[in-house]
Amino acid sequence: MSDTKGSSGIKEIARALNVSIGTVDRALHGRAGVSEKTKTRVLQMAERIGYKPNLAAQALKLNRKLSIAAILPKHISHFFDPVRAGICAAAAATVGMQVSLEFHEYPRLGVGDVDAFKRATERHYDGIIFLPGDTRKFDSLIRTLSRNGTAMMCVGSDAPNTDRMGSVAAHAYVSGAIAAELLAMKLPQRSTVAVFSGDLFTMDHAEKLRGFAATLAVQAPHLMLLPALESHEQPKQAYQQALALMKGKDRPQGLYLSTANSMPVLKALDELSLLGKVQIVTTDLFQELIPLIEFGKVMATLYQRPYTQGKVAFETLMRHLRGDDKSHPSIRLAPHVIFRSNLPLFSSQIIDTDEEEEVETKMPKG
Amino acid sequence: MSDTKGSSGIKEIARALNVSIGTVDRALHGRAGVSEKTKTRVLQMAERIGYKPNLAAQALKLNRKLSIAAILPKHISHFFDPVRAGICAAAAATVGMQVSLEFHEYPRLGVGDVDAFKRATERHYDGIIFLPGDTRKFDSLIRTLSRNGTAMMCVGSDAPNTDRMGSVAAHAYVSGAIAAELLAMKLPQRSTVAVFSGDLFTMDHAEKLRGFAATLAVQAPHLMLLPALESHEQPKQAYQQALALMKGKDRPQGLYLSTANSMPVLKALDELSLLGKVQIVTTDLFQELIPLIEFGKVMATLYQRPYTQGKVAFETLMRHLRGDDKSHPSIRLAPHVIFRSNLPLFSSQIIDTDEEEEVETKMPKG
DNA sequence: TTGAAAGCGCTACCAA
DNA sequence: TTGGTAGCGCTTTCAA
Repeated sequence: MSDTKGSSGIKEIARALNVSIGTVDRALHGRAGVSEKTKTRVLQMAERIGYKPNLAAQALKLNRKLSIAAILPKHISHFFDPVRAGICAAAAATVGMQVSLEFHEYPRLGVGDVDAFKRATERHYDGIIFLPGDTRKFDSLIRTLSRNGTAMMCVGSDAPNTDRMGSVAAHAYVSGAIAAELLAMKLPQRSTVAVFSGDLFTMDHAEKLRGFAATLAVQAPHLMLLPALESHEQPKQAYQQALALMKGKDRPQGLYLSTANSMPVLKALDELSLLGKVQIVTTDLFQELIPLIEFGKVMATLYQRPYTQGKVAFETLMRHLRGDDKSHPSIRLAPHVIFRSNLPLFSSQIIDTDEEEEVETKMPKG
Repeated sequence: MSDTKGSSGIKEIARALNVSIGTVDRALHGRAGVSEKTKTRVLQMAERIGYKPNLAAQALKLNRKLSIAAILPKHISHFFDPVRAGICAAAAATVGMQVSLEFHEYPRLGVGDVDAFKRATERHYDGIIFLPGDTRKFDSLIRTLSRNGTAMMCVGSDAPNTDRMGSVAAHAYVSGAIAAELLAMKLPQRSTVAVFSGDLFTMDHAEKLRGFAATLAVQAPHLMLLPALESHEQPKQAYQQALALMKGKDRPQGLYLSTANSMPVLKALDELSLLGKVQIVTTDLFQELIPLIEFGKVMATLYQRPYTQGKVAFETLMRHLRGDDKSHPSIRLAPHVIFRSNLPLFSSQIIDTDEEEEVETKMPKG
């Protein structure tokens, strides 16, 4: 038994001390215009009666307005749609702040992204949630908007060494490490493995490769890693690379597909009748992947929890704009490892993005 | 670009329609005393100008008070402490509701639990968060308190077929299923496996066993399951059972320790020099388990996310008491599968339970 | 240094 | 069926 979060209130304190509520307010907030003596008296009394400010009243009075934008690609909708949904959900749950939320879309990373940012600059948003792509292009954009007074919140990847407000992403290094450990489980013999990546200039992708390689070296030295293949999110290119790789002389027995662009690779393997013979760990979860996991063609996928990413990104941004948190947090979610056995917990959410973190089900009848 | 959550307000609508704000309020809330005609006019206008109620003002006016209690065992603190922390965190984040939160503790399931409930009955809480143990004892307690007007929220397990308000727990069936799939990965040959359980009259424990057995049957028919061992959370008993089992003639090559009471079993295996030779999947995460995972003695543990359970339980209870949700939700969290490679993401939180869901780190230098 | 009072947007009550 | 208004707990401004 402990912790009684009492009610009381500012005027409770005022009455007990025979001062006005104005004085109490000034004392509590360390504002000017209170004698040191009354201030301590107020603070003590507040402590004593367990004063907790009424956040609703505070919010009502302060009545702040915030304009937020989310600038995200249309492409890879199985990832960014839930991100958007998470942002929406968090925005809807906001209390005591009038938030105007606008979504901007551009076709894909590298196509229309700069334009979208240009447009956003003119609108002078209080905060922007966005996916940082290639450092060489984005870093200056971020700086410009930050200078402009906009809090820049990264989601899905990070842009360190900029003045972005913060970032939320799946822990990329650990994702790579898990992939390595999983492949090692299924490949106890001396074998060769390969990584399909997107663009090693994107922070997130480079980190995954690092985690993968580092973990192989320590936990599975019997596995040899081939040079990483960059497909730049081009399906065609990934497909060609996969065909070439699997037809080549040192065909890997294990694959880590570290981006969402995994279907072309899986298609190539299917055509070569290699699905099920090669151990595969993928990234994200989408409709086409479900049967492959169900039938054991893909041993596991690393789910980056896009809904939660969006939700947390928005919440963190709000906390920052409310002034509660002046730090620049790098939040890294633990990816979920999805196997055949826990797939049902996640696959239902692909249709119904409403809940993500929690799954609501009837228990299977025993 | 879409979705502009505008500001406006109730009097905006009133002015536009030349009616009083009282009328608008009645129309918006479907209260009696408005003609059908004005009602539709108001609703349309609200839609048109994108009316969003100011939740702070609403909360301030309504000014509801709620008293909540959490009645949880002291034992298995590595699980229930984070549950309590999650409850606290959710309570602290509450806006627009004066919540008084009280914690009650009893030694362990079966010891002092009934007394704790008795005491709680007298206090007439609006809601109680608790761990449902043995059905035969708890069901009537739950019913009594529910009749009494208290919303009964289960955490950690469930009590179906009662009028509990809802439940939050890790998905037990899926936990068992994952354990089976993991063991099958490491045991490709014909082998024997065993499950250590707590009490099969506890819903959660029975479900884990069901999931495990069902998954073995379908995905790994080459693994033979020995009869489940119930240790009733008694360390001594678990230790003895483990010794007997591992010295017996059909010694299993794989173990699923489905409760927090896993250390005695691991100790027994250690003494028999079997650690590392037998594949083991455990449950929960605590200090002593960390090195065992790090050194590969335990292949994986299924983390039931106690902090999130507490947080979600409280949030769900609040939503119910606010009247937003009249359903009786059974929320099942996806357990996290923790291997050596993603252990660091979780082990840091054992000391610092502040954040659980999100991990905040500096990226490892590349 | 302090007190008094207006008013944030909403709900609820009373009067018309 | 409607309009008017008090007041939720707090911040802030103006006056003392």
